[in-house]
Amino acid sequence: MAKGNPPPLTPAAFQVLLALARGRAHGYGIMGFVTELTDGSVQLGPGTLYRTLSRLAADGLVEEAPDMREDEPHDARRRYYQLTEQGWDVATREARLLARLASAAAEAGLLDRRERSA
Amino acid sequence: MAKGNPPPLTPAAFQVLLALARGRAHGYGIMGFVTELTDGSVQLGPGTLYRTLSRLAADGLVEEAPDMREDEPHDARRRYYQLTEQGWDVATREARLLARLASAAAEAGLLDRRERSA
DNA sequence: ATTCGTTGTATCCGTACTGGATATATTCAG
DNA sequence: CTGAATATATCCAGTACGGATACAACGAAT
Repeated sequence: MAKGNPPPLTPAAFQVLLALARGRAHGYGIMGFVTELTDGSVQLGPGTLYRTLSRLAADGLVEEAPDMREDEPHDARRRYYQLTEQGWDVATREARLLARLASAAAEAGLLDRRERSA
Repeated sequence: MAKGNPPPLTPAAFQVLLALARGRAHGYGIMGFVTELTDGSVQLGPGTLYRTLSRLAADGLVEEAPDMREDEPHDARRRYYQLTEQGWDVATREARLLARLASAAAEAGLLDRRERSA
């Protein structure tokens, strides 16, 4: 059972949620995080990123976080975001699905294969 | 290093490759497999499925497989597909990325969370 | 303090992906 | 033979995506 999927959650949206699961961050930082994590194989353009953030905020999955931090020099341009409770729930569901797919891929022998470079 | 990504591979395309990694299958069967594997949280409509199959075939990632099987009653409507060498390579790359994301999600504590039902 | 390159956010536009509806052909059961 | 289910294929509207563009604020250097 368990079949509910209120907001279908696009690939880009999950990348953002995953980035925010590690802690509050601002848009530009999220871009860099995604690029690093995926070794550049996934890159969010500014268009996708900010549009996705707006939508996630409108859907109540993320919210703007107060900027106050003493270890960082304060930058008026930055807008920090963090996950809401609902955001955690949705991200968790998606992460489980992801883990399941990865597991299925492993069972199919996809991970042991030595791929050609080009 | 390692940053090459010739065909970006859409979400639906990966689902198809994953299904075919388990063995040859026909379109309708792939639909069912994806639905079952994901408990219905991912469903490929016919439009998406057949269009994706065509594109994958055109890109040389999958190829039509001969229908001959003695344990199945032969159905002239069915068209079976299987992964090509290149298809295995691409699927492997994507599976590794997926595993990496799942791992990152786990590190962020996303998997331990007890989510609310609705 | 003014200039300049960088950082950071935001919007626009063309392209591509998606899901659902529709159409058609084949198989199977009665 | 007839009708329901299976299976493939195409069309269409809605949406997501990536890159380009624009602009504001910061930091360093003069």
